[in-house]
Amino acid sequence: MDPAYDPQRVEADWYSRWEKAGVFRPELNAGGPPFCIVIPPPNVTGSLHMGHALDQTIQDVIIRRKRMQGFAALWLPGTDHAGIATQIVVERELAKEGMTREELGRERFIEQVWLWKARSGGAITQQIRRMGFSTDWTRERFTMDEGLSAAVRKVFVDLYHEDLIYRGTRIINWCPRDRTAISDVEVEHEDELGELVHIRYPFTEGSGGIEVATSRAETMLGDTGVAVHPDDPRYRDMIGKTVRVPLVDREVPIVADSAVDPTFGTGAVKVTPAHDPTDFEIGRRHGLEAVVILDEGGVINANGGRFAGLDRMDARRAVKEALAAEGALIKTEPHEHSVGHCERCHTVVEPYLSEQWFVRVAPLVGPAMEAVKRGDIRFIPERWEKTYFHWMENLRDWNISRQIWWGHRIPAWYCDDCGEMSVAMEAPAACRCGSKSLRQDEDVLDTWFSSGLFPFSTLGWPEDTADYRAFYPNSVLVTGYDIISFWVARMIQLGLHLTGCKPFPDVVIHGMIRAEDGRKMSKSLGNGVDPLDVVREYGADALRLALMQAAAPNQDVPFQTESVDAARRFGNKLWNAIRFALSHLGEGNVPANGGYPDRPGPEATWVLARLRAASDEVDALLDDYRFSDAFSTLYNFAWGEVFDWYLEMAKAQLRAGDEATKATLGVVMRDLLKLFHPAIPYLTEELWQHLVGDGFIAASRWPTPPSHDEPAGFENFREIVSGVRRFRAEHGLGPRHPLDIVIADPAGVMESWWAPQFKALAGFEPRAGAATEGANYSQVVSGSLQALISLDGLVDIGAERLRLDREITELEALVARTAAKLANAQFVERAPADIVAKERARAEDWLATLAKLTAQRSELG
RNA sequence: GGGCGCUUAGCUCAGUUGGUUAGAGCGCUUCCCUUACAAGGAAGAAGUCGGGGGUUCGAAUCCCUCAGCGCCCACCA
Repeated sequence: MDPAYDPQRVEADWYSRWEKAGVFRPELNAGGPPFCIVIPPPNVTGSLHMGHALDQTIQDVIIRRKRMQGFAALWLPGTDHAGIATQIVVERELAKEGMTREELGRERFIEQVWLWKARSGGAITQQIRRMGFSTDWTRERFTMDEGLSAAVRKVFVDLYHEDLIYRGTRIINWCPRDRTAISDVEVEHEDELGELVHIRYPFTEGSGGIEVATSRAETMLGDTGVAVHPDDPRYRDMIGKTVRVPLVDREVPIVADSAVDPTFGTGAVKVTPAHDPTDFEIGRRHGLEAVVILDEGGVINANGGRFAGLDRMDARRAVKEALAAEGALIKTEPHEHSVGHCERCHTVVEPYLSEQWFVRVAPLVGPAMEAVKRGDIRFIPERWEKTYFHWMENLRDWNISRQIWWGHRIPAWYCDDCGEMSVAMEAPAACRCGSKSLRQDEDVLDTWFSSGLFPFSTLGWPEDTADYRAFYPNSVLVTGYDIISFWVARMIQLGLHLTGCKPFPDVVIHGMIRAEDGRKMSKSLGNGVDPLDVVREYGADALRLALMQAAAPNQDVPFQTESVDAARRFGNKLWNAIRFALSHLGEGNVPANGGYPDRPGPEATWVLARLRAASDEVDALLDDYRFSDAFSTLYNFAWGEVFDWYLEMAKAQLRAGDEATKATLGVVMRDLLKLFHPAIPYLTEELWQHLVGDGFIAASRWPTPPSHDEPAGFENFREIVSGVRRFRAEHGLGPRHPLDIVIADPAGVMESWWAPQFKALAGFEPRAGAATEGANYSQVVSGSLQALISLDGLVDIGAERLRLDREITELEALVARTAAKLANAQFVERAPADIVAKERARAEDWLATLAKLTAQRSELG
């Protein structure tokens, strides 16, 4: 083995070997209880970003551990066709060749998208492989696969016949750039400083008029009414009168509607039913006409009269100028308001009256909320349930039709002759009227419609397949909080309704990876870090371990390259620890399982006890999805206890060829590799091959070390070693400077095993005995033990006095604190007995130490 | 306008039902190239846990309040 760890070499070919051996298939543990995670499908044309890296590392840690625990573990990979996003990408590619999709036509454009997918769709799956994620590629799915598409059509048809899907003309969110409707959750609201424009609408009869205020002046071109609150005394007399809309010269009524807030603006609102949701409702209540003034690209249409042809933003300026020229513009004032933007392209969206398909959500919401309230489905951390409930409670019908070409085309056909609509799985041969002139609906479904079926459509549903029976419901869903509303809530709604069963019991929500500056990683800000770049520099294992240690349960975490570097250094440390073990054990001499020594010596007992404690803790933490705590615990155990203490203690015995120590070293290192394997699969696999050389660690059994009590006196030993090292450091004595030290162990807590270890770890050979009265010595006290370091000819007595004084002062403060606590009758009375007992024991301990130190201090003069 | 969250060492963050002297990584200081590892080892400095008030024998932890920051939701034009 090389003396240094080289991630690129280690990570070169394990993945294909695992894959070839079928390690990632649930059949590996046929007969074991099923365990399943479906991947949140990334955009098929996208590439892996840091968020994926975190999300998927969590899933891989879960699935690899379950696999090692004997579950028939399935992590099902897949990709999403990502309707609008993908279409935009392909349109951009076409634009480079000077083409538009319209020129190409629907059929040929879709061909182009499939070609694009074939070319670039492999990128993301290659990246998933490079990260070492153990997905079962034999079960890979794509949301536009034949099977998944059939499921989509079936769901659409069934929901339509249950009246849960309907077609209707509503105000929806329209993106003029993408020229499609989008759903409520695809709109991002941002506060912007705009202006409130006050306009005067003159009465058609008599003098005077009414003043209205708007932030979108151009919409007045579509005004068909003015509304006031019915109880507003300012306007009560005007209700029923008519006013003339300037510029378009339309006569419209003043109506009374309680949706109007009398305290806002002038208390009178212009009503544009075709371009505002509230206005649409008001218009419907009062029979006002809806005049659409925008075309699909956000340009004023013929209804806008002389403003036709102007983009909406240009029209806003032009309308204001024209109003001012007519004397109808009263004033403009700055106005902060919230503006909706398209989540995909960030264009300002328009409320737009249009005929679309909707899912009626009311009947789905109840059961979906109940399942979480009952605890059938739980969010981890729990606080996300509030977000979920809040969103569910305010849910409006879901607009599922998109005016794009890439996606699942809506399975509805219209008869050219009689106008009848047929909704069916496949194109009907003829209309009921006998006509064969049928046209399929032009629209496609929202991408999230198919993603919403992912937990079961990927397993073969609606067919009753073996996979569906075994792996549905899934075992856990892992995702970021950003798509709770897009995806999680919809899977729960649709899953419950369609399969009659919750899609998963646990929803693990993690934070977002942010850029080093704390902001969102984004291409436009240029602060993004490509995980593959990090992998090339530090290795996938280092990135994975860093993400696992950093990922607090519910907090966003700034990505820091240094943490990856630290993880890589840990890899090097582990590499060398194994190299050390191999130098004594030779290659392939450690059993894959068991092999724990029957009658371990004290050092072995200690390390085995600690191993068991660490593995118990890691198990508990991983069961609770507390990855950061789990791997920090493991990291500290490995480095702080095994490498820093145990390996040092084992050296002397290994040199003496002690077989029991070899066995212990072997199993401890082996179990350490196993415990780390879910986080750093490549490195642990490589090292496993050297240490064990049997099968794959990826297919090995999760460790269950035997339990032992920690040997008495070990902590005392550790304290004395550290104390002597501190003594050396404080007095500028090198590690090998000879010291004359007597260990006084009146209670005999340390037996005799420690003697050679003091030599190994603290560089001195202790003499047993008692403190010599009157001698010049420094002491390290631990419990009833004392290490008495002779000062003869060694150090400056003055420095030692200062050192002692400092220690005594510190100790006195502690003693005073506990004494005060114990003197408090309330504390002794009310605190639990074990807490009080602990406090007493501590106080005694400190007092004894203090007595020894003060005695020594007085001897030093 | 509602809701949620954050504020702990120079930096980035842990700290689970209140209970040892509040932890880690990085950075910093001193010493050590000891035959697994200098990508390392040993020792150390460093925090009035955002401010104020309260509950309690006891508060970083629970409650109230103020300040600063961030996120989500929302049809006040």
